Amino acid sequence: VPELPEVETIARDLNRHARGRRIREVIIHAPKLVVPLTVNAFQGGVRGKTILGVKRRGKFLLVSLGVSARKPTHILLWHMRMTGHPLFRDERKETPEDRSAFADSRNRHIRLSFRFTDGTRLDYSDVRKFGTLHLVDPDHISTHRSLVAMGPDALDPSWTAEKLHEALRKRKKAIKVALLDQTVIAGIGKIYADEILRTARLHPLLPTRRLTLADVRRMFRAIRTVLPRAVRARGTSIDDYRDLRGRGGKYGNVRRIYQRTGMPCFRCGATIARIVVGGRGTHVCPQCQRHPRP
DNA sequence: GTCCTTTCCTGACAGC
DNA sequence: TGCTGTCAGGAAAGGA
Repeated sequence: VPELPEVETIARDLNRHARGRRIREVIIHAPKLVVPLTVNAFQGGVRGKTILGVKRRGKFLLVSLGVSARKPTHILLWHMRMTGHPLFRDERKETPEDRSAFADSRNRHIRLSFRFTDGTRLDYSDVRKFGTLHLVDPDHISTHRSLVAMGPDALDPSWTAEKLHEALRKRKKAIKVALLDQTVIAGIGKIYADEILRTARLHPLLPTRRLTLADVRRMFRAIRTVLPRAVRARGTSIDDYRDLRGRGGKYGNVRRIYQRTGMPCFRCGATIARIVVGGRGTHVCPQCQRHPRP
């Protein structure tokens, strides 16, 4: 699941490997990925364009496309949802290790492929085909439906614990549901929500309005600890996520609670439980994450 | 406006 | 063995 650390890793790697390359053609095997555009309209929009640069907002990739290096003509607004990840391939330079990584089952569901003029390509693997690729006019990108309601990025330097406290005070939802709500905070998904709440010692079912400013400050610090650490580890690959070369990130090796059901808590030794919060599987230490009192 | 439910899709897995 | 049914979930859409 590409969350902030995974999308950040992809954006950085794309700037290194794909920036400056010109798209000769895009091959689309799953037409629904580019809805509302038709396959022809999408192909016409990207054909001949050069990748000028890649940014991240929340879990979205923003790929600037243009004919000259100056002003983009289109922004490719790309969301990978559950199982999507791009793979950069240069078959002339691939080692046997590279080829074995690309042969991994997680990397073999190619739904779309950007072919560059120099013979390299960017494949997009997405088992469940939930991903979306929208072509947006650069002048309208900030008012695009997917971005206009988006809350502050979880790593936005101007965002503070006090602002988060204010946003949470008026809501009634469980804190884990709020962490996953991209209009409250952008970039967090199920893996890092569980890791953050464990680090902050908060129970996922706590209603947000019951959090004190001290609770929110602790959670804010956890966000600013866990996410950068996961960026440095190049993400988590317990599920489908792989990097541009088809390889896994290392945060799964140092995670504290996600997918550790039945195993002992690293802090208190109690058995990690799995509960359901807002319809999503959730990992919690019943002893050291404070349980909401009725 | 917030909150809740449904939809999309495939692979993994349980049960018979 | 081979079939059938269930489950997982990010975000958007539609309804309360």
